Amino acid sequence: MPAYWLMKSEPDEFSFDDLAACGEQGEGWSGVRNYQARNFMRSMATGDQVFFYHSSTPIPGVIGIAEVVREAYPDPTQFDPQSPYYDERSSETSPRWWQVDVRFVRHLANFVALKQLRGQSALSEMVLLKKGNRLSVAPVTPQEWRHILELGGIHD
DNA sequence: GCCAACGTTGGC
DNA sequence: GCCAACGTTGGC
Repeated sequence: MPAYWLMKSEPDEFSFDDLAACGEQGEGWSGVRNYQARNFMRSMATGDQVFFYHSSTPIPGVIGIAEVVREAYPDPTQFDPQSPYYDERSSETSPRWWQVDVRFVRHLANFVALKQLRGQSALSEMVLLKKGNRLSVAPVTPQEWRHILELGGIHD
């Protein structure tokens, strides 16, 4: 059984449509520089399901579903001095940062805004909604997943 | 642009 | 190991 996650991206940087344009092979989720988020990515398995969340945008919220297609491997941007994500403390033999590959699965029928999520008592314990949460990669429980699917107009 | 909340760094 | 200073995230 797959696990469920939520991953944030600023649409100005990398939007859900950008992911859709990457096709079947998906895209590496590079640039995560937070240990807790990194650890969550390292625990992901192929086939895990992901809510794609748009952050730092006029109406933040969940826009669609993605899927893990490659399990954690070293984030190449940490070795690239030209990259904004370069980390001089990392080395090829001892990488500090990891990424997974994810691919587009489908849009939600309805965008589910953060404001709407906050109004749901069923989601009161969601990691995303916890006070001061800044995690760009967070776990979602199966119950939370189903609830948000309903809000998103997906009835499998 | 503001700022609360949080993670990280580094001096001690 | 403590904790002040600093940087970042991200909603508003």
